[in-house]
Amino acid sequence: MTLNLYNTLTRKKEPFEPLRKGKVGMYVCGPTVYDLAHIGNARPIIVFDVLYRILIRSYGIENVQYVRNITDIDDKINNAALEKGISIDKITEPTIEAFHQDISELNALPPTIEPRATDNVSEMIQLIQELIKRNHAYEVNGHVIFDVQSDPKYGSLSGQNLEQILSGVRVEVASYKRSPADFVLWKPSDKNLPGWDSPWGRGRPGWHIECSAMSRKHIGDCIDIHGGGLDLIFPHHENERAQSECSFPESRFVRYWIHNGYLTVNGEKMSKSLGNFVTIRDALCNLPGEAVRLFILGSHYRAPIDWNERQLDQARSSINRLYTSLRNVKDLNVHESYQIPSDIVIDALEDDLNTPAALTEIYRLASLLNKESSCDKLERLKGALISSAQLLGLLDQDINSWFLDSKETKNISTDEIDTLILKRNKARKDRDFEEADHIRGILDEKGIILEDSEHGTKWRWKR
RNA sequence: GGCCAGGUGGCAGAGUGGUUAUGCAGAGGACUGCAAAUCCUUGUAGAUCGGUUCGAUUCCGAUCCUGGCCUCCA
Repeated sequence: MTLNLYNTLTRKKEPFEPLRKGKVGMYVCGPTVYDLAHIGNARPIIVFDVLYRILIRSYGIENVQYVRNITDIDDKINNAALEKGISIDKITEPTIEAFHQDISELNALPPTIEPRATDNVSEMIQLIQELIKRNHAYEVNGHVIFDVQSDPKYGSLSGQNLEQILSGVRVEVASYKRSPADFVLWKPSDKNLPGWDSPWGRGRPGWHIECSAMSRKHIGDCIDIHGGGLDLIFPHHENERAQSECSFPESRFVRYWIHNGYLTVNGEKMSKSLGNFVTIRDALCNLPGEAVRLFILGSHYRAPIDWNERQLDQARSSINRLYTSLRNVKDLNVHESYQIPSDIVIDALEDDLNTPAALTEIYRLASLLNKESSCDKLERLKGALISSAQLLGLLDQDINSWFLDSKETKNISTDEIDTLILKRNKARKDRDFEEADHIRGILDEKGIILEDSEHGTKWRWKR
């Protein structure tokens, strides 16, 4: 089977074919770095990481250009900097660093390139000049505005025509705009705000232009896959499409538009005013990164998904189950020829990233692994399980560290644990089960689970 | 008002015109001094009303309901 993807532009699942045979260019909208990333930001990171992994598998990592930008010019950043009386890089640098830390715990592969808006202002200016030259933009009072009426295709991505968009306008419209739907490409900066010299005076770019400029610079005039959250369809991606295609009408801007669904928290939209804003960092305090990942991948990427305790407990139990089945074969070496993912997992993922169906097969492999006794079959199953899970970015950790490392400050050392286990086993030998159970109780309170077997007693942390 | 998604068992969540999804939780059993883990058994769901069909959770229509977008947003 070949990769099929649901294209927002056509509202249909389509077989994926890149423009240039054997080469793929994918652009995903990355974070605006004014604050810690939240779990809603984590969803596209994880979803497009899985897409990246299956593209790498088919095309080779050297043939997939995965661009994920960092937007480090933005009025939210400016406001935060003004409020604290510091320069914007004092806001953006630590935020970028935190973002990288957070998503590495989610086991997301680094993109091929991660361009920053601040490094691409001249490209944006060039693009704006091109739009003015082609009569798609006009200058007023130091602003440069995109003229939506000059673009007959405006609205085609979000499935609306200009009339429908205008009927929905509910924000006060700046008087210098020709049409209420016109949007800003460039705006002037006063001396308190960061600014760049331009043909229109010192100023800064509008919201959408950075993605048009950076995708063109790093992929080209036509990008194969453009991804992001559902809420970016309008206006962000609609405007990007308009800018890119109007400045270079010889090419379609994007072949496949892919959008992930929303994430709610306890059934409600996440927002600062509701106080239900969950950062990735908060989430990782009491949940392993892979449990977050499993939670996200447990639903189809286009379906809505709700963040709540019960769901997270389920994800935690499920990931533990998978690691547990690997623990039983942790010393078994898998020959390279067995390190191949299951066809069922590949087919599921290639069918518009059906991660729940892929997980079903992964659970089945784990279950077979638990039951199997023949060494050769165990080796095949272990190879298939790990290779399949790695397409989803799961089961990537060392088995011992999964069960024996703890993020929390340990209130007991491994030596103490071993001593207690020795003591308990002596008690068991003497059939002093009261003492044995007492010791089990002590360790249980410290968050340690003991497992007796004919090969001795093993311990692990509750996770 | 316009546009777009959905409504599946206790929870989460897929595929599918006719046979067990799967995971978590629950119940019973095996194993164990007790546990844990694992294995076995178990649940008979598809918003409502029509239609098509030998047969519909799956196709079609209507109704009801929920969520999202309509220039802050992943």
